[in-house]
Amino acid sequence: MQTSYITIMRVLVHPPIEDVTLQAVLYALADPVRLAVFADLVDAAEPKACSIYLTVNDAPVPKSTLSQHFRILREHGLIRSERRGVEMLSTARKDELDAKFPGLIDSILAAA
Amino acid sequence: MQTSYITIMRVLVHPPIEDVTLQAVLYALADPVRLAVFADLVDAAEPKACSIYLTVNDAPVPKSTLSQHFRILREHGLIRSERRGVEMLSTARKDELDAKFPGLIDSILAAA
DNA sequence: TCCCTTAGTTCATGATTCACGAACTATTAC
DNA sequence: GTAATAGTTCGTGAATCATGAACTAAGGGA
Repeated sequence: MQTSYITIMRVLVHPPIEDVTLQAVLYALADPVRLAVFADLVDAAEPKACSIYLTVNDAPVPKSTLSQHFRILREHGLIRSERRGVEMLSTARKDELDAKFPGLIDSILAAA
Repeated sequence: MQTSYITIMRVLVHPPIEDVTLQAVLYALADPVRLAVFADLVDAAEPKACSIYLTVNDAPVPKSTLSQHFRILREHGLIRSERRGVEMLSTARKDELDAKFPGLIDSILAAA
């Protein structure tokens, strides 16, 4: 049943890099699914749709859960997402993160 | 009132470094109190008692909360604790962590 | 136009985790 | 023995998390 109040898909929130904190980065990447997604996006040459991560490490990830993981990554400053047609294409904000936290992302990805 | 079953303060759990995962490190340090404590222990020349962290970043930390934070740090492999008299003295496992995750701890501490 | 399909989001809720006061254990000193 | 200090465990209310169901958003026909 349709609810009586207005529901709108919110516009995407992308914090400016100066608002991204170390705590936020560590929190966002402390989850294995989010780390796997972020690592893959860093390696990717092109923006990727999130639906390709419906299985991660051979385990299925429910799409509502995956959507929440992408929101966490986005709103904590790790990725940038943009709607392209029916898809949401995301990229890692690697350059910005590297400038703000030298060596951090690389050492995390090396350890992963 | 005293409970009828036996309550014992458990012996301290210290995972071997090969069982320490990147996820565990990121999770443990994603909390600002734990990060501040760990950073201070890394800098410390000598083992420190946890009671000195009852205020962190000018904010009071309840001692039961602080005790839980130390347990998390210990059981995730970030610190080593030992009872010395009435105190618990803790040290950061920096060398072991550096060997297993090159550059990780330094880049986190540099960003903090 | 309307309907269908695909992609992703939001909502509701049950489960899990978290914070912290109270009560406790552990050790030392007297 | 008692008292004091340091830290742990327990209980519980609060906050967060995971996920299915229902939804929005856009594109592609007929």
